[in-house]
Order: sequence, then C-alpha cells, then structure tokens
Amino acid sequence: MDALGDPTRRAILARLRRGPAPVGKLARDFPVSRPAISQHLRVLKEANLVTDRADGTKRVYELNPEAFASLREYFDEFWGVALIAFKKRVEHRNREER
Amino acid sequence: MDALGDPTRRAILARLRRGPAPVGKLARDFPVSRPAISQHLRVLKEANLVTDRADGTKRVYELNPEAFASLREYFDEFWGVALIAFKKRVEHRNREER
DNA sequence: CAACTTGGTAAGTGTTAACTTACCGTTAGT
DNA sequence: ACTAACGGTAAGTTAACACTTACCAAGTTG
Repeated sequence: MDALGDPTRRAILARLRRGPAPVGKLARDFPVSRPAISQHLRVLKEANLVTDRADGTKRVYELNPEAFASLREYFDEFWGVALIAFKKRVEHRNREER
Repeated sequence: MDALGDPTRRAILARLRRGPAPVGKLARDFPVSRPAISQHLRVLKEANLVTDRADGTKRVYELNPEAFASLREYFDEFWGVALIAFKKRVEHRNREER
C-alpha cells in the first residue's frame, strides 16, 4: 500500500499494464532518470507488485497478478467490516427508537 | 490514492470502520497528538474518504462509502486493462508459434 | 579481449510531509 | 458572564524520500 503512494510509481504500474518492459524503455517513457526508475522498481518489487527476470543484459519487469488479487482482497475485507459495523449501528438505532 | 500512502491515515480509516468518532477520541486511540490527527483528517476529507459533521463542540468524522466505491472502481478498471493486455499477448504468441 | 549496452548501487541534495508546541475561536454548562 | 471542553490552524523542526550524478558489475557483440 505504501508503494502506491507515489504518483510516478503508479504511472510505472499503469505503463506495465500494457505489457512487460525493461528498465531502459521505462526510463525513456518517463521524465526522470534511469536510476530513479530503478529505485522505484525496487520498491514495487519489495511490495510484490512486480516481478523481474533477466533477459541478456536487460532486466524485464512485469506486473504481478497475485499482488493485485491480494490488494483487492484487502479492500473487500476492509469494506466488508465497515458494512457489517454500519448494519449493526442501524439495528441498534432501530432497537432504541422502538 | 495519495492519502492512503500514510500508515497512520490507514489506521485512522481502519478505526473509523467500527463507526463514526470525534477527533479527541481518535487522538486518544493513537500515539500521536491531536493536531496531527486533525491534519490527517483534513487530508482524508480532501480525498473524500471521510465526511465530518458538527455535534456540539465535537466534530464527528465518518467513513465515506462513495469513496470506497470509486476506489474499487479504480482497481477494477486498472486490473481489467491489465487482463486484456495479457490476453492479447497470449494470442499474439500463439499466432507466432503456429 | 575490447568496446558497448544495460542496469543496479552509492553518495549527496532539495523538497515534502508528518510531527510537535503554542495559540485562538466556538460551543456547553454552571 | 465565566470556565471548561473541543478542535482547527500557524510556526517550527526533523526525518523521509524522490531525485540527481558518478561509478561499477555483468552480459553481448565485434
């Protein structure tokens, strides 16, 4: 979640939706230096949002489907708890008004 | 999305799942000062994640359901695009292997 | 092997932002 | 009206972080 806080990282993820890409190509697509991209990719990798593999001298980064599954799970669970609590409050209020 | 970058703010949201709460109560539940909570709440409010209303001298903050709906929408759309791109790549690969 | 491409990392810099204390306005109760 | 409770805001400090340049390691190609 912390990894999603930075706009550049979100942009990198958005770019990776279209398919895997090596670091250099990503750096060319963005108005920041290649090392900056590398550092962002490290954060994204530590957050398990992307995976990487070597391809010659290149290193290809790709979206990690599992991460987004668990991210969605997180939201569903969060929202689920909130809904249950909301229902309980409504019931409680009705009971008092009776 | 930027608003979700901070752990304290996520904790505040998690607390608000259980129901609305005034600033002072939130401040007592967290290891930071009341002004810090106020500032976080302002960010959350600007991000439309919470709503607030006056109640005497208290100010009650509450989760905003709409925000989470649109947040989920965001993820669904994001993930949808990625899936479509993935499918296209698979088809393309099959065509080439033939 | 030599030259080139690619990318990770170290070191340094500037800005942001999360926190603190201090202060002020507003509402409630006696 | 006075006092207490509540909370927003201003000002200042400190730590985090997004970025840069410089350097180095590893792989590919002639």
